[in-house]
Amino acid sequence: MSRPREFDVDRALHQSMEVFWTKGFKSTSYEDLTRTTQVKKQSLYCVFKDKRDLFLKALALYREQSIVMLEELASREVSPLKKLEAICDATLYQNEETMPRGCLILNSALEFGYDDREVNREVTLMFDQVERILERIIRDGQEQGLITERQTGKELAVYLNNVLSGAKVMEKSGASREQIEAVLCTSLALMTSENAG
Amino acid sequence: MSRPREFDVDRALHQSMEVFWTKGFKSTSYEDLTRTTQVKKQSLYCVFKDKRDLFLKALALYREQSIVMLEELASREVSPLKKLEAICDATLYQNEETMPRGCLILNSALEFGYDDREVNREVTLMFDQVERILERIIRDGQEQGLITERQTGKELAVYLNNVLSGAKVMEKSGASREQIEAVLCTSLALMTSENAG
DNA sequence: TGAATTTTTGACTTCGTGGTCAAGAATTGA
DNA sequence: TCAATTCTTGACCACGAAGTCAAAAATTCA
Repeated sequence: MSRPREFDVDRALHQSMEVFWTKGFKSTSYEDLTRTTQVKKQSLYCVFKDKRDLFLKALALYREQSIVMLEELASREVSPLKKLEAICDATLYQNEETMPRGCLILNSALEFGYDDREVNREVTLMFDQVERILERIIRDGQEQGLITERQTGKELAVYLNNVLSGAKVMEKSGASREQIEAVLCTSLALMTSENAG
Repeated sequence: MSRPREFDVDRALHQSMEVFWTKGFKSTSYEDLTRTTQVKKQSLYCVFKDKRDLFLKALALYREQSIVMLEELASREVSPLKKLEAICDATLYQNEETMPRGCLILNSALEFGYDDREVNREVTLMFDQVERILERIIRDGQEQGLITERQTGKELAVYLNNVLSGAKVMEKSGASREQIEAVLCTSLALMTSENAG
C-alpha cells in the first residue's frame, strides 16, 4: 500500500549509538548521524521523534548489549574469581585500537547530571543490573571460601561496581592499559580471602 | 593614565569556575557567565582570550583549590586512617544543599576526552597530586601497621584514587550520601590490616 | 494503468552562541 | 582643563545546528 522503508532501522540505531558513544549527545550533530548511517535527516525523523528520542533508544540498546555481554562472559568461566577477572578484562579490551571512549552510560550520566529523569533511569538500571550480576558471582565466591566474608556480597558488589566505574573514567581520560589493569588487579586482590582472610 | 578595571578578576574567575562546574564547558554560554559574574562579555574578553581560556584558568584554579583543601584536611588529623576518612568525607559533604555536580576535573575529563592536551594536562596533574598525597598517608599507615602491606603504598594510592573517582561519578549521577558512604567505607575497610592482615 | 500512501530528498527557517566592532564613559597626568 | 588611554556597553555578524516543509520518488492494491 505504501513505499517500503529503504534503510534498516536497527542498523541505523546501532550506528547512531556508536556516534553518541564517541562524541557524546550534545557534540553529535545530525550531520554526524546522517554521514555515518547514510540515512537522511527526515528519514530518521520518520522513525525517531527527535535527536533525543534517538539518543535514548541508543542508550537502552547499549545497556542491554552490555548486560548480555557480561552475562555471556561470566557464563564462560567456572571459577567465580575467573568470572570477575573476565568482567574486569572486558572493561579493558575495547581500548585497544580505537580512541578510548569509556562507557556510554557513564559518559551520559556525567553529561546530563542526575536531574534528567529518562537518562537517569537508564543509568540506574545499568548500575542495578551490573550490581546484581556481580553480587551473584561474589556470593558464589564467598561460599567457596575464595572471597572475604567480612563484607556482605552486596557490599562487595557495590564496591566492585564503583571500582569499574572509576576504571572507565580512567580509560576515557587516557590512562594506559597497564595503569587500569593495575588498579583492577589491586581491587580484586583486596577482596580475596587469601588477602583478607 | 587610564581607566581602572571595575570588576575583580579573581572573583569573576571564581564565579565562572562555579558555573562551569555546574553546567560543563559546552553548556555554559556567555550569557550564563555574564549573569553570574555581572561582568559584560567584552570586559571578560579584555582579561581572558576567549571562553576556552577562561575555562582552562578556572580548571587550574579548581585543582589548586582542591589540593590545598586535601592537604589542609589531612594535616588536621593525626592517625593515617583518620586522614583517609577525612578525605573520603570531603568527597561527600559538598553534596548536601546544592545540586550534585561531582568534580570539575573529572567532569571535564569526560567532556573533553583524552585528546585535548591542555585539559588533559590538568586532569593528569590532579590525579598525580592527589595520588601523591594519598601515597604519603598510606605509607605512614603501613609503617604503623594499620594498613596492609601486601600491596605497595603506590598501588594502594592508585587504588584509592580510583575509588574516589568512582564515588564522584556516583555523586553526580544522583546516588545518595548513604550509598556513597557505604562504598567508601568498604573500600577503606578492605585495605586495613585488621581486614587484610 | 492509476490512485493512494509513505518514504526520500534537499531547501528553508529559526534560534542560540561565540566572537567582533565602534561609540561612549571614566580616570590619570600634564 | 584637556589629551591620552583603557574599560564598558550594547549592537552587530557569522555560523552551525535542530527541526520543518513541500515536492518528488517508489511501491502496493484495485
